[in-house]
Amino acid sequence: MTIREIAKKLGLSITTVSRALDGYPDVSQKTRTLVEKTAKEMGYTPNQAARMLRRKRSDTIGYIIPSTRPRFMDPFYSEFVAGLGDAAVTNALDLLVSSAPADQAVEMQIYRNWVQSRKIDGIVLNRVRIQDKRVQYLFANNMPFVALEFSKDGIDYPRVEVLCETAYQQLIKHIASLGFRRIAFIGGPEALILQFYRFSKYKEALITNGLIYDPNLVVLGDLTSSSGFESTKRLLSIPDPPNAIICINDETGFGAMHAISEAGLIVGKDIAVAGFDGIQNAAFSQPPLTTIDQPVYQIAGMLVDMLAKKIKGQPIQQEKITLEPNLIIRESTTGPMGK
Amino acid sequence: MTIREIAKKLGLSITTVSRALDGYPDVSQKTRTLVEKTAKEMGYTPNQAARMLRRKRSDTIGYIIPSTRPRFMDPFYSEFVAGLGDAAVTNALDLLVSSAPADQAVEMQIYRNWVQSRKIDGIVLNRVRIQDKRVQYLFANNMPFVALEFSKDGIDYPRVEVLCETAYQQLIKHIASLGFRRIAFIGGPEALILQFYRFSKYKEALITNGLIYDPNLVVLGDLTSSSGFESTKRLLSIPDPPNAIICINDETGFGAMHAISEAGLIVGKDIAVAGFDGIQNAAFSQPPLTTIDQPVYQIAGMLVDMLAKKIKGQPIQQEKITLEPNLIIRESTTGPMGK
DNA sequence: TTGTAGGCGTTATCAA
DNA sequence: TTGATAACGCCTACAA
Repeated sequence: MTIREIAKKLGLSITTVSRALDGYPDVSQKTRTLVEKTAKEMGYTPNQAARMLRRKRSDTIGYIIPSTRPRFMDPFYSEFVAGLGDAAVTNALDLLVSSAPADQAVEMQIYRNWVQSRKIDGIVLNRVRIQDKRVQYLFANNMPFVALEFSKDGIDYPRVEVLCETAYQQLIKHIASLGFRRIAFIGGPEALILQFYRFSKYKEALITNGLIYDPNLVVLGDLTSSSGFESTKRLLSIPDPPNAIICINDETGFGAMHAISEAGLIVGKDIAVAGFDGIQNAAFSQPPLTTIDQPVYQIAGMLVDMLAKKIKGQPIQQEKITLEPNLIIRESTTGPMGK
Repeated sequence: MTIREIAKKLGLSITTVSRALDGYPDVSQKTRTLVEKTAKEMGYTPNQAARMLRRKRSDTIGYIIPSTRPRFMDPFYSEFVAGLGDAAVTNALDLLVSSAPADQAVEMQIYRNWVQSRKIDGIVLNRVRIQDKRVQYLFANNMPFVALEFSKDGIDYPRVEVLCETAYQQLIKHIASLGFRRIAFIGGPEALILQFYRFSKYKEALITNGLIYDPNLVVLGDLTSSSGFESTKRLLSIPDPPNAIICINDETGFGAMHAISEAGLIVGKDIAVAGFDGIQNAAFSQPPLTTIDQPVYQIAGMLVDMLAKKIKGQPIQQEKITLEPNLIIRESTTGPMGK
């Protein structure tokens, strides 16, 4: 089924057929409707490869999921990917997905391959790193991209930033009001902007609320629940352990709660725990997890919308969208007196 | 960066360069290493569009996630997609992902577009329907595909089938041994093979275990936790409500547990609940959910491996892989005496 | 062992 | 308003 067959059947030139189908103005109405009808009847769909080759674009965007363990995946990503996928459809884009361990050679390999082979027109990033090779590479190679976080590499791009200052102030105030004053922080890899940013806001919020920042109460994990588990065990074993733990994301929070229960303590009463993300299971965990909720699905949509504009060279209303996430208090921060 | 530039730089013809890079035997060793070295230096990557056009394949496979609610997504899919993605990489394939509401026009639209535009070489399906237009269409159009379930359309394809006979026998035996004898079933849409199959095995297992099959204890939902919630409320409101509920998947099970708690009953003691899938949060829910665990990540990998072979026209050792899933007993089926 | 040339299906330029 | 024709970058008979 090619344009040529339609042309032959109608006794037209392929040029005319092509133009009729692409909606060019210089085609008579009669010809256009005829061509459109025939194309539909014959079940014609333009060959993607030929289009890509000729138009020099693929109408496809890419996203690489940072893979961690073989089997499980942070639900953050399912929500994020769902958001990307749906927004891609509405922007008439396809979504190419791959997965690779963060910050490793394979990962750059995939980016490079996608970019150089012109498989994609743009890329969505998240978990941006402080010195992010991907950002540098994409920028240097002129490949449109957007990201969920800002960068410290002095490179500008359309992005969504989820603030956490207010939320952390509220959270720490809330936790302190319950009487918990040794508030620990389980973060992620130091290379992540996310870690840099949330950690600094955690420290600020401690001070603002008249608490003391104790470096012994900070452990860095890798954003998985098992790392939350391990980190918490470590925190519980120090001489003067914390009575509250703020986790950089919900997954870490699940692991933390697990470790606390296993130590025979009661989450919420003996030790408060909070997460970040607002993934669905945070509401159904044992106990339900206090978290800072960010609209992951919508964020993904915003990113794709911006990326689509960027690709088409259209102006983007807001190059930098900032969002205020929502503190959701649940039973993991009940307080010693319980509800 | 094209093959032509390399050729010009080395004073060779593009043919030779092409053949050297593609590992054809009829190139002198000297030329080959020279070309390879230069290509690497110049950062050459073959243009995907040109390749696709010429080779008439895209080295890309597709998967469409059935979208339900706007925001949340069954973790089954994150695990499945992660498995697809990783296996795609190892098979040197790209993975194109989209999402569409199951069994609706948009969905077929995407399949048709992908197939006819030759964007993909193969497709992975799951949640196969009893009269599945996708299966019929793909088969009719000669597009390689694999699926997680069998089909009743008389069409054969490489697939993975997760048996449930033994698991359901064990599960119902276990539940009955706790004294629960009115065992309900919350299923999915009637059109799904999954529903047809699991439901029939549920019925068989009831009989085998000397229990009575009561149609009033069967409700069909849509595999989401909210449908599990609603279905359970309905079951609890009938004159002679069940004291155990077997859910077609874990998500439904979460909703069921939620509804039971909300009704002031204790999950596990008053009413037993079981799911199917073995998704991660089933272990961390309140209470942890008894489930039939299937290796979703590995299944996805097997499907991609089969699909890759099918695409290349290579023989597939086993056109039909059957797996025996694993019953995992947790506190949601503690029993009235419970610990 | 290397080169010439044609074509994959579209789109874009130019002329009619 | 329409048509002939030349690319896009790669692969592959076929010829040298």
